[in-house]
Amino acid sequence: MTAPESGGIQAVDRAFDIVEALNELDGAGVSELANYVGLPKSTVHNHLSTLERAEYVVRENGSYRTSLKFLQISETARNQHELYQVARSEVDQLVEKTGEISALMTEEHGRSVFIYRSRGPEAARIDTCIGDRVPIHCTALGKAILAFLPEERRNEIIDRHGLPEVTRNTISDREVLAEELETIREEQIAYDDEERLNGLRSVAAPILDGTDSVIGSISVAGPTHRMQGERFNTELPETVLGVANVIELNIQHT
Amino acid sequence: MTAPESGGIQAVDRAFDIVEALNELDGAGVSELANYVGLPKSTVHNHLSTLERAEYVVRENGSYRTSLKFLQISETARNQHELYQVARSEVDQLVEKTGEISALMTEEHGRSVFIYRSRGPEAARIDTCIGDRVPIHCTALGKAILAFLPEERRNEIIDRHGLPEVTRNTISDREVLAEELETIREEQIAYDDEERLNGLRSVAAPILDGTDSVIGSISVAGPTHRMQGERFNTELPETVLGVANVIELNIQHT
DNA sequence: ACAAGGCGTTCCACCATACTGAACACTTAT
DNA sequence: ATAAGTGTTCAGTATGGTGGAACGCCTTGT
Repeated sequence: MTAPESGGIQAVDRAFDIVEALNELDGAGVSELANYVGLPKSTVHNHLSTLERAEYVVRENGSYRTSLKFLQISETARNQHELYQVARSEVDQLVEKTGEISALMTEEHGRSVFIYRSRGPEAARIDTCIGDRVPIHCTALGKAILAFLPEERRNEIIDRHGLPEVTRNTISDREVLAEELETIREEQIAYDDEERLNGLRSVAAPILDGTDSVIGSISVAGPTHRMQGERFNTELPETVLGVANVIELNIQHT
Repeated sequence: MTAPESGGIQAVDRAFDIVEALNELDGAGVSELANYVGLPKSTVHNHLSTLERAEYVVRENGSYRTSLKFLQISETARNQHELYQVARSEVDQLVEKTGEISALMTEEHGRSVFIYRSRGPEAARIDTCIGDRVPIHCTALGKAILAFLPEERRNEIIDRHGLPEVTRNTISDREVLAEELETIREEQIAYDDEERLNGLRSVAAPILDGTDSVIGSISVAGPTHRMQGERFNTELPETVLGVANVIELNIQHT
């Protein structure tokens, strides 16, 4: 549904629109798709044939689906992030230490992207999945990144995406956010108090590379009733910060 | 590098060629890419701009990379496979029971695709990754699938991809393969005796749906010295077969 | 059984548009 | 300073993507 924004190569834009539509519809036939993306059947058919020949799409019993070739692409794309390679096992350890959810995040095109996630058997079951893209201002992970981005880039992102109110606690005021980012820079720790999901609190720390620019962030998240007092304000922040530092060290001599 | 096969929409084929090239080069600049795919700089630039606008490509410090949007696509694509949803936890359990590597495979465009993989702390460290596509005749997982495909489709696949000799043990004779597939059908178990990787043996079972058509396979793999005698010929096959049956049952009432 | 509507597919003519090559800034190396 | 590399822009041309209509097939309803 990113249709209206044009300006590039039409055929390519349309191809990706079709891929996305296929995913949103959980697989579909030509007519259904054509109707969904608002293009003539023949055009859609032409695209599907091309995508199938290139093995990015599979047809099974009369219905088209996106293929697992995307899995291949995404795995190599993910492995190109040094952050993923280094921090993955640290996230797992964080889960063992805390029993909660831990996640790794990076920023792309002004939005937060979950690059890896792990959770203990007793941890909360939240909806977020790897690869999901969420507004950057409403998570601890996002704010940790935002705080350490160069100012111009930070403004650019906020201008482009705004500060939509996701829950009642979401910070949607620019001034308030600026202040909070200031404290995050001081403490190297960001909090999320049900700002994206009701009932979910989290603690995150930024991860900086050798040149002091943010390349991502790491967090621990859990249900509000377990995230309180000493644990929420002192213990978890210290643990997360420690792990973040370990990751930073590992990254610098690689 | 799938360039020569044409016949579809040129712009789309080229866009995906560029995406694949970006992955193979671990990120690249316009000129390097143009040279690699054999197209004029301006054309490549045009494609990259389009892909970046659509957020499938990211540029950072003068170099282009494939973005994690592919992660988003592939995650939903993978979740559309009922096999993945159901069998994932069974693979994990198989790892706990055996301490070896366990994997889940499906077939796409005549090749084997690893859909999920897990391994114990003491298990062999092999190169195969999720999303990888390998010839279908040289793994236990692939043969388990191949054996239960309709005959016409089986021939079609062999005609298209041949039977390349990957290791000294790979079955590259059509007759021999046909016989082995016959026994696989009888026993519901397939073996791989260093047919894809030297030193690696594995045992796999097909997974059939309600209508008796294969939708994938599941395996246990380990270093040859640990995969021998009773364990290799009786214990592991029984375990794998048991798990496969559990998965089949779970799939049928979903 | 036959019609009616659904589907995916094929065809072809037209004109939008993707491609190209050259010229343009710009940074980095010599 | 010069040169060689980079990414970017531009405009003309012919390529080839587009989309309407027609086709054949299978399913549905009566």
